[in-house]
Amino acid sequence: MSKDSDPRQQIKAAINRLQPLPEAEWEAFAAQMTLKRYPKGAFLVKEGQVENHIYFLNSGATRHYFIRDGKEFTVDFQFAGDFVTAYYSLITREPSAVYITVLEEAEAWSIPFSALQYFYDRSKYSERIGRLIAEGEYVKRLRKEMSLLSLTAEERYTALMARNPALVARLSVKHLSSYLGIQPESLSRIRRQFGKS
Amino acid sequence: MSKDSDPRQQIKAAINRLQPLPEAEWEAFAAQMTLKRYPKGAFLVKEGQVENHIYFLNSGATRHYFIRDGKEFTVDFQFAGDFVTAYYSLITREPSAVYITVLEEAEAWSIPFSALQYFYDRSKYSERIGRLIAEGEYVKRLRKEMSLLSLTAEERYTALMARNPALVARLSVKHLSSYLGIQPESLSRIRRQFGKS
DNA sequence: CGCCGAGTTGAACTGAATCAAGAAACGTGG
DNA sequence: CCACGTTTCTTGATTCAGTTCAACTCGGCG
Repeated sequence: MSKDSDPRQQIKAAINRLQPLPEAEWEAFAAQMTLKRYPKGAFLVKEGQVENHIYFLNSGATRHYFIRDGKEFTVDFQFAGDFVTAYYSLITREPSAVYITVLEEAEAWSIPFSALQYFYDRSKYSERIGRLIAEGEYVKRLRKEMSLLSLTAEERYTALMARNPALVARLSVKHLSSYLGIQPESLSRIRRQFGKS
Repeated sequence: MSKDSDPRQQIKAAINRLQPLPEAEWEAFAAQMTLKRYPKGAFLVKEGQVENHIYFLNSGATRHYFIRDGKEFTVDFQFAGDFVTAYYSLITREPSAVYITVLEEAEAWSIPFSALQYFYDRSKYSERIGRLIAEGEYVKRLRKEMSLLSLTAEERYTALMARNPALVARLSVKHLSSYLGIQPESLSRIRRQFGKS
């Protein structure tokens, strides 16, 4: 197997970007990972389950959402190179309020929570990686909160377009609108104004 | 000085609740803290500044807010026993988008970012404390995001009343409404319905 | 006292939701 | 590979939650 096609290469690079790991530690960690395939429509977590894994996406896409009064609200999307987990549940050990579902067939490393705890307890580097991931997640949530607090529907859409046009291009109106806190009809109207780019 | 009136007691307890520190490490950390007083109306950070401190409130209250189009939007409030910092700026080292202002005269420990880095690099325990704080901040942001995404103004108010009535009682209509993403007039009307409790 | 910011109330307005219906895209099985 | 059913997207008409604008009250503080 050539080095380039090693499926571990991608997650190793992602981790080293946060905090380089000594080779032995990386190997010990890698031994705990399992490579899995999830078809479109599969669930990584469902509401009510306690999250016991963290995933790393080699390919594909996933969506975090929750249901209130029968309606879906999307929290976030993940793509190749992202870590994926019902973070709230993983941290608090409470049942998850969110579903994680596969939007595009995904290849992902699955790492059990118990392995995470094991490395947190033994490795300063792991602890730092955990901190950096948590900080990154915080930043994403704060950005979105500020957007929801202070912007109109149209402004939220145009801000997302400016920040991440690839995201907008890749997702359906339905999913995008539920992420922005807008009804699909309204998003459709907003897009019309801009020559739907 | 009796043990109870030692102003370090409160922050020590808060830290030990997250992760007990060996005594020597605690003392080294405590040596980096400075006790300060901030009058009502003072700013801990202003928009545009890079955050270089983390604070711990012994008493008083602070408010995080940002300004968009001349209007204030409140992100969160902190009270005695809370850590306070422009976390986004502290993490990213970018200029802060938020102001932190003192709502009620505050006594706070001020800890420089450089000390934080120093301990992060040397102590596994510090790294864990940092992780746990980041995780806690994430949880708060996610909760608020979900509330803004899926609830009406009235529902957001009643949910906050249910979760944290003390908060609602302590704050002005003006600040509370800017936290909930509602105009003060609308919050006033909402409260009237419930016999303003 | 008298001002001034905060809170309340009313009336009119509006951004976005809802309801409804048709068009386009999708995927599944024959 | 096409036909059919299902879901998604768009568009229009209507409604409504919440904003905006404006006036008045209240309580604290100089």
